[in-house]
Amino acid sequence: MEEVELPTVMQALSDPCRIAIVHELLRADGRALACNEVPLDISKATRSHHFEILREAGIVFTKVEGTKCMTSLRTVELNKRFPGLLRLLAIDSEKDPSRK
Amino acid sequence: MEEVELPTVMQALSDPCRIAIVHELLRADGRALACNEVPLDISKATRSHHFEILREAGIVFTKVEGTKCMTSLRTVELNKRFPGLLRLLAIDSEKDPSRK
DNA sequence: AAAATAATTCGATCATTGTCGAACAAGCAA
DNA sequence: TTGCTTGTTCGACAATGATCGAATTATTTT
Repeated sequence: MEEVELPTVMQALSDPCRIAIVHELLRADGRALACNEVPLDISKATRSHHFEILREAGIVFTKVEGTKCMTSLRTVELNKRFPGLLRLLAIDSEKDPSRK
Repeated sequence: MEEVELPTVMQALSDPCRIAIVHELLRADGRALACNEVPLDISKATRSHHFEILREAGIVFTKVEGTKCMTSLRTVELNKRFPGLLRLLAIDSEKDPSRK
């Protein structure tokens, strides 16, 4: 499953909304989040789209629980396939002026 | 000059051609390369475009020497602003099946 | 059964991006 | 000066991508 290419991952992380999602997941520290737990000023449809992109890039995985879609970071796989990437995102997260 | 945002850098690195350029610069190990020293199956115009994107993202810088444009990686600045990014690209470079 | 919740799917629209050929500019070589 | 090399700039075009509202599915709650 982890034959995702670097351009795909970079592409997935080139959108501010998706970066924000990843930042939120980093802050959640392993805990899975439902889609609408991530504060974003976009419609449901667009939100769903962004999560799909992240899923296809192997950055997150999603487990359906009832009516919710619990999403978390694929930390282990990412660290193996792209070592340093999560740390890079975490550093950026600390600088993110929109975080609470 | 280094107030480049992460999405910009990610966007710049989301194209296979541009990844190839960076790989070539990594292989050059600090030595600056002219645009057409990087083997790519694209036109001059497109090539020029890709170098511009990399420049605007703060990933490379270019020094005009005669008729040539010598380009090299902004190693120091990148390591400071996005630590781990170059290593990530270097790891990917080793896996690149198109490298000689 | 009916309503509310959570998310996906479907078209549609509009902006961005990668690509090219042709024209142009600037330096170097004959 | 005349050309050659190296890049950039300029439309143009096709493909991709972000966005939305509305309709749909599936699950839980009332």
